[in-house]
Amino acid sequence: MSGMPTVDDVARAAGVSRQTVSNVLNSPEIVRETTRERVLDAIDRLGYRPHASARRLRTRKSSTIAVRIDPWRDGISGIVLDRFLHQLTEQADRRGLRVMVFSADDHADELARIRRLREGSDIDAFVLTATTHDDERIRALTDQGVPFVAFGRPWDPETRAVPHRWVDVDGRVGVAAAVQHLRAHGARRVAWIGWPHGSGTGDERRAGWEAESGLGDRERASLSRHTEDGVTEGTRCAGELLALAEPPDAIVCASDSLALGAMIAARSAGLPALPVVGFDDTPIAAAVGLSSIEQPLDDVVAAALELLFGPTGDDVRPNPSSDEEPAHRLLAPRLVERRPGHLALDAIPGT
Amino acid sequence: MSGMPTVDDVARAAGVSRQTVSNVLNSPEIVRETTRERVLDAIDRLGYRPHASARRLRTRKSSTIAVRIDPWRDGISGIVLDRFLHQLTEQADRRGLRVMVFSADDHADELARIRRLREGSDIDAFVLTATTHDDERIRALTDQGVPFVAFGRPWDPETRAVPHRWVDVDGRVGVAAAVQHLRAHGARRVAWIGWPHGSGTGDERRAGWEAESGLGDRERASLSRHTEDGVTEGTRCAGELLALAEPPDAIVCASDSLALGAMIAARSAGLPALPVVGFDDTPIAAAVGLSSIEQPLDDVVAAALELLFGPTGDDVRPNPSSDEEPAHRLLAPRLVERRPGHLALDAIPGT
DNA sequence: AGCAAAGATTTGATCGATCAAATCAGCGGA
DNA sequence: TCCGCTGATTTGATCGATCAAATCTTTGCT
Repeated sequence: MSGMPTVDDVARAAGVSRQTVSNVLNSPEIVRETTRERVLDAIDRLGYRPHASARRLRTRKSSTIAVRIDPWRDGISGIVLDRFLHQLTEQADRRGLRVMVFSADDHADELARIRRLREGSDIDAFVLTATTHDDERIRALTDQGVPFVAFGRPWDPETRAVPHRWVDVDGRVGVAAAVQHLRAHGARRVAWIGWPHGSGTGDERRAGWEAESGLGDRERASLSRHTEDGVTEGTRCAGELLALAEPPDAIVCASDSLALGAMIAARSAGLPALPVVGFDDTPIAAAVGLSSIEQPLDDVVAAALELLFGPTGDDVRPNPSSDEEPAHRLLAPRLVERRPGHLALDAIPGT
Repeated sequence: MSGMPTVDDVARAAGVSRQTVSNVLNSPEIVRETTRERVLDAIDRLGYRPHASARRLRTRKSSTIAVRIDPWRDGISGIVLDRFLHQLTEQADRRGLRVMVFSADDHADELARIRRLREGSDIDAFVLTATTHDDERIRALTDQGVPFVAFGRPWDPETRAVPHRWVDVDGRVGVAAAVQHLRAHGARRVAWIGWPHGSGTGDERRAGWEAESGLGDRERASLSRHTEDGVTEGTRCAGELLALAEPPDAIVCASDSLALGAMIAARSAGLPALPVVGFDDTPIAAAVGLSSIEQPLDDVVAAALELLFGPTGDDVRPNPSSDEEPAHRLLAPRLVERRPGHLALDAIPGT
């Protein structure tokens, strides 16, 4: 007993057998009250902790989930994954799960690493993030029988045809709510600045604006812009919109980057009170007092873990088979309203 | 052989013994060339992967390092840790190490979790981030003999007295370089906006400004401001500075948040070309075209891993003992220069 | 009291790998 | 030709836990 104590040490100290010690830890209900106490006492007297690797070897499960850390992209939106990861570690911990992170260059690389981790029996399940159109990961993991849940819905019919678990945030509903809210407060011409067509997420968000804008085809065409993500781009598009003969009286954007840009443009155009709404509620939005649509990442993570492990516990459920109803969850985001002008710009001497 | 193949399966397929297979993987040099090839062939014909838990149980090492994910603080600067984590996963992977993440509420909680992970033999070493004054973690981990490396130097004499490994970025040198650069380009009155005294990091950065500002005591007092981190705060402080009778002709800040605020204030004051320098080179700085001081996180991580595991390999070295020279590394940051005015603000119609 | 069923505890085997020591093969020198 | 030596390979034991089945205890009922 030079190093850490083992079950045997505890057993000896408590005057029982290995297995009873094991039972106290894993199925306390089958051990007699008095015995259990005696064992528990010995456990913390000796400072015993089960050896994770030994347990995993026997039980063939690692109680560990892995998630990929995307290579850093220079958008503000990477913060969402960061918050997601943080939620994941917190909630996983509560279930007695561990979280491992890894990085990969692209989907193919990611799949290779997943196989390695999986084959070493290091990981029980994976969390995929940022699903794309024609996401080859879904099919590959399904074929290999690797349990996983995706954060992001399947965007194309082919992927949809592969039964799998996913959780996503309903961007359409979020944007629709924001537009409704703006219109209820008097806005009549709500503009849209979004991403180029073809990104599932972006198109969904735009659809929310389209549905609730209350505008005709022609007006919608004139009051919407599509561009790559970025502050500069937001400023440019908003500048164009505000220069129209009939300018918008509010702008909803597909991201906080765009919204920050739009906000800057509005100030420069002498319209500091123009309502601008972003997406993801990043720290920047909070810092400059920008309204934004917040993804309920706590609920997303809770749902993801529930789909993987059930309402409680740490036993992975196998991927849904083709004939069952695939399990998924679509969550509604929340509008975080902030006063435009909250930023003390106007208080600056000399303005 | 229902599930994954094991060493025995490979051995049988290659007509050798378990141990030889093991040797091919762990000490290839002692196996005869021809045998090795035969075994390697069998390995990938069967698709064999060593079972990580079994190996760990025997070797008593997990080849895994853990790092805490801080509870999300609403500053931009959390991004530094995010980038750090990303570098860590990439470089760890190259050494065959895995990275586990966990969250904790405070130092005490962190220590408790570290103990749990450590006792389960789940983790070989830890990476501490964001060291503070009187950081109790250093002593606790040292006393417990848990191998670790800190990202952040020891800030007080007491902690310095505990020999331990650390890596840090020399904020003083970074800021000094920025100030020098500004002065070389004609600035004569470089102001400072930093954090309240008492934070080690903040004081170091300020010291860099002090040393190179070329200003007298009185001027330094008038040209420096100290405040909590935040965009709004930066705007306020910069506004004050610019309203002085003798205003600064450049501003260096302790963070990008403050710098962004300062930049906004400068624009509002009609000085869009006023040089402003931030710290950490966050995506925001890139987005709005703000100069910033970048931490060489790749080097930081490389140094940290080297201190823990040596120039190569995955065998943890024990913490330095009291009589040896504690190993540490102080790295110089890099100034990322960007044109102020890069942001197309002035191109906005109606400005 | 007697006896079966349920409950509690123990024993032997096993998970998949590596370590330590034993065995075997090949080779040069006396 | 036989011995010793080095290098290559194999065998038996072990890491620390849980599983499955066996054994021992208690309970409940007639």
